[in-house]
Amino acid sequence: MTNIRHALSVTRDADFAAWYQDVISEAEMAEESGVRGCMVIRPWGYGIWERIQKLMDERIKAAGVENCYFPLFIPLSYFSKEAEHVEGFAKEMAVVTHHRLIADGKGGLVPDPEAKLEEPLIVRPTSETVIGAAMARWIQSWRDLPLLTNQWANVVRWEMRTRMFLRTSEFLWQEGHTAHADREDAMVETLRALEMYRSFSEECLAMPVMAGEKPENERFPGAVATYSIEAMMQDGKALQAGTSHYLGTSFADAAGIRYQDREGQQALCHTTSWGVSTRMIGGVIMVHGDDDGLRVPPAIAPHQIVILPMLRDDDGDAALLAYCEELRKALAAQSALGEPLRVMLDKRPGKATQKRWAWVKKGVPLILEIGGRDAAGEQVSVIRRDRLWREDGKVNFSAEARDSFVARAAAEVADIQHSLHVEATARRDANIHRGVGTLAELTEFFAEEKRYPGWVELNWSRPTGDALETVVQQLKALKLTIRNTPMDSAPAEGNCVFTDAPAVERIFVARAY
RNA sequence: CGGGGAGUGGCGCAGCCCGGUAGCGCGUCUGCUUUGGGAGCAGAGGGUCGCAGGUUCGAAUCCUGUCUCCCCGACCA
Repeated sequence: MTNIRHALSVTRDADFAAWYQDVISEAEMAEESGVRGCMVIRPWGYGIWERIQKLMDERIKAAGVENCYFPLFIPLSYFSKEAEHVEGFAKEMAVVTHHRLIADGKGGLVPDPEAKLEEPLIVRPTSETVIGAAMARWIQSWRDLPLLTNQWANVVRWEMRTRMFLRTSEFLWQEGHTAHADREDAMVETLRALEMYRSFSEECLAMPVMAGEKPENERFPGAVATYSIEAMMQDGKALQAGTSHYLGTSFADAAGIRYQDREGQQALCHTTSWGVSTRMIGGVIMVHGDDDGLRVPPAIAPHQIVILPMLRDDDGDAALLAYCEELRKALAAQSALGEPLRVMLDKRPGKATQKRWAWVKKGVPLILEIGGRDAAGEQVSVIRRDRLWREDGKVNFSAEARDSFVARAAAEVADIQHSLHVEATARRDANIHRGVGTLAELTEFFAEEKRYPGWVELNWSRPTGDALETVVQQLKALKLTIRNTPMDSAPAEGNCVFTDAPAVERIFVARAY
């Protein structure tokens, strides 16, 4: 439709990176803070995060995991106990070295040299070490296991290049940390968390993902095995949207997490950790957003329905508002997706048309514009965000009897959730390519610049060590990374694309955020 | 952290090369008209030009430093 006047000034097709930032800005989700790599999360963005928190927290608790809170600061000595862990994080750490400021004599303030800390504190980039120290105190006996904890927190990683929601210096997340008697029990928990993330992503975010194991070179520092869920963005790139790690006994060894088993012997615990972050919001934007802004899946929408009275600043307004308030109550009494409908009556002064475009950009699933004629005729005018435009390029209003709409509103909301998932899944599946058998074919496939053709699923022999490093470098030359080996990876037929040895499994290869 | 670009009313930009009263569009406010689908006309308000030094009679403009953002790279649970 060439005659559509979209709500955003940049289209996905013209400049995906600029479009992404425009959505965040125009939907008033977040903005710059003036602090390098850190963002201010505005009410609409934070409201979406609160929905994610609520739904994820229910699932975490349902698995018997209890919430705790651990300190923001971690003594450097805690952190240095696990060598690989240090290696992986040392380069991106914020460090606290002083506890007082003094005047510098030029009107400014500097750290007081007299107030230098005996031992520097790091601002947590993740909490394995400090939680491990607590676990060592809490666990004495096999009766104390498994120990299942989680915390909702902020963490800091001093990333070189940041992008709102996708990679910020400070971000919000949950981190689950568990300790188990043996490998088997820890692996069950690792995979339970992975499945929790997979189903959450599909059901709540309407975001299809591939759950699988990361290759050796992409493992969390110190982990024995790392699993991820990977989502495909509309530009064909992959986004790691959640991870779950089996940590073996190395963190337990470093922190002294031991228990006395049934035979009276001391044994090391097997630990896990798993997390999802505000990065998920970036994924939602790039999976569901369109040229008119965000489209929020109803399950995580702060408001699922917004009612916009067409106020005219005259005597008729009171009656119109009364009609809208009655409508709001009737809708809020319904339930969709297992919860009461979240309905907002936008009474702010201003033209309904202007407010409409603001809500379109925020991606509210259903917008009801109610004028005097609707009120008089017991009608509603409905805009469904995921079907915004008509064939003729006009906004797709549909008028309907009030009672009829109220009766089916919950089903409509659920249908939007379903529709977004179907649309995203179809796009993802259409952009996963199979049948690439050689490195030359892979090179050819990704030859085009800027917009990416999606992911390639290919056979490989699961090389390790130097052989894996060679593969990683070959892929790097094509700006590609191995995303994961899908959980349902059937034994692959044929040979490895890289080593020509017999293939043992399949992997996804893609450009990634 | 390397290369490139940028920071000027709420937002988007021009002005800078070649120093001399800080401008435009959108939005905001007021009034009138209009208004069932992103209104029109008229008027008004709003800016220590990212920050700190320097050069100069005079700096948005020239010089130095610094902070922040964007793009490419390196890095990246």
